[in-house]
Amino acid sequence: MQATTADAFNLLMEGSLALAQMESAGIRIDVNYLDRVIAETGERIKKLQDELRADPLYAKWRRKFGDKTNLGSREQLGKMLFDVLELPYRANFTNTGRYRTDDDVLLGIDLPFVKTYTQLEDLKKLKSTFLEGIRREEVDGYLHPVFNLHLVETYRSSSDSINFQNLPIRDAEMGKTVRQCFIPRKGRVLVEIDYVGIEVRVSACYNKDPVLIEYIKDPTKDMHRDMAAQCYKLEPEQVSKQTRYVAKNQYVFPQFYGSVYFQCAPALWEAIERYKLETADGLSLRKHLRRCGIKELGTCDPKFDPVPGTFEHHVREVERDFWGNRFCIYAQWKRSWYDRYLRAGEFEMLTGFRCSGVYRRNEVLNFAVQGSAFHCLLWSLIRIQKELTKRQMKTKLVGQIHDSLITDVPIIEVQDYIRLAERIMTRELPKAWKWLCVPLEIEVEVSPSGETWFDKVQWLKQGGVWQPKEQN
DNA sequence: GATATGCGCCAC
DNA sequence: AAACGTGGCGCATATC
Repeated sequence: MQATTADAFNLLMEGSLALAQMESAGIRIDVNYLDRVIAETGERIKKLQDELRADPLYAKWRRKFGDKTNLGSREQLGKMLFDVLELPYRANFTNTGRYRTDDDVLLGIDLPFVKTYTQLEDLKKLKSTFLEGIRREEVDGYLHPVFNLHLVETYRSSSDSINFQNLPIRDAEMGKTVRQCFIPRKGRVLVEIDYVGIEVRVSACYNKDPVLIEYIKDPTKDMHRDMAAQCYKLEPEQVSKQTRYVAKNQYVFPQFYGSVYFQCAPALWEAIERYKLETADGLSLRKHLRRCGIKELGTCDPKFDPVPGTFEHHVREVERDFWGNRFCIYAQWKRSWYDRYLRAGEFEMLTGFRCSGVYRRNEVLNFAVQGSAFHCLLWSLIRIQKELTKRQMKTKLVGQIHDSLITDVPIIEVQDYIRLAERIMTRELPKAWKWLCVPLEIEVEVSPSGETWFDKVQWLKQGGVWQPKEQN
C-alpha cells in the first residue's frame, strides 16, 4: 500500500461500503425484452453473413484461405482488401506489422462488401459484449455489476461483470437497444444525476487559470464554440452544434490530455467529411477553408516544420494561441506541476492521494485531475447513501459512471431524492472540500414512469419543483 | 487445452 | 524530450 493521507484512505474505505450496498441492491433487467432482442440481433447477424457469403469477394476469400476462411478475422480481411484487391492503403501498420482494419480505414473503402462487414461487426459487438453479457450476469431479474476502487492507477473506479461504465450511448441505435434492458422496480423511476464538466472544473482548481474559470462561471461563454470558431476560421455565431462537438472532442479535450497540433489537425480535417460540417450558409468547411487560403492538410509529421498555408500550420498557430495566450496560466501550472514531480518523484492530489513512482509527463498532468474529479462523485455517493439510510427512504443507488449516479427511486420520493442529491453534490461538497474554487453543477435525467433507462428525459427545477424540461 | 497478447471498440 | 488520460471485454492468434 502506498503512503497516502488519512482522508484519502477513509474515502476509499467508506466508498467500498457504499459501493457494496449498491452492488447488492442491483439494477432491474427486462429479461423478456433482452431475450427477444438477442434473438432478433442474431437473425440480423445471420442475414448480413449470408449477404457477405453471396458477394464475389467471398469466393476469392475462400480461394485464398480455404478451410481457414473466417469472416471474423480482420487479418484475413486486410489481406483480401490490400493484397488481393490491391486497394490503396494509406494508414500505418499495427505493432505486429498487419494491415490496420479499424473503422477509420474501413470507412474510406467504398465497397458494398465492406459496408456490410462493418455493420456486421457492430451487431456482433452489440450481441456478444453487451446483450449476452447482461444475460449471463442477470440473476432473478437483476444485474449486480461490480465496482472496484483498487484497480485504477488514478484512484478512479472501474467496473466489471458486466462493465456498467461503457454501455453504448453515442451510437443511437446501439444505445437504445442496450439501455432498454434497464428498467426501474415497480412503482419507481430511474434517476440519473451527472456532474456537469467535472473534470474541467477540477482541473481549474489545480491550475487556477482565470480564463478557464471565467468559461466555467459565465453561462454566456462557451469554450468549445470559441475553439471550433478558431480551428475552422468561423465566427462564433456560425458554429453549428455538430462543429462544436467535433472541436470539443478532437481539439479541446485532446489538448487538455496532452495531445499536440499534428495529431489534432488530421482529426479535425477528416471530421469535416465524416460529419459533413458546414458554415451557417450550408458551405462545406473544406470549401470555406479553401476560401480562407487553406487548401490542404499538410504532412502532419513532426519531423517536418508545417508549411504555411496548410491546415496543419493553422492548427499549430491555434495551439500556440491556446497555451501561450488564452490558457497561459494553465500552461504555467503544467510546467510547474511537472517540474515539481521531477524533483520530488511523486505528486499528491487535492483529495490526498499520493502517486509515487515513474510516470510519463501526460500521466503526471492528468492523473491528479482525473482522480479528484471521480472523488467528488464518490464523496457525494457516500453521503447520499448515508442520508437515504438515515431517513429510511426506499430509494436505492444502483450504478455509478465516474461522474454520474443512477438511482431507482419510488415515485413518491423523487422530489426528496433529487433535492437531497442536489444539496450534497453542489453545496455540501464544496463546503467540505475548500479547494473546490468553482461552482459545481448537476444535470438531472429521469425515466418517465413505467419506462426504461433509454427513455430518460432531462428535468429542471422550475419554481422549486423538479419536472421534465419539455413543460417549458 | 490453458494462457497470454494484440487489436478493436465501448464508456468517461 | 515527448507527443490523447483512464478502464473492461470479445475475438483471433500465438505460445507452451
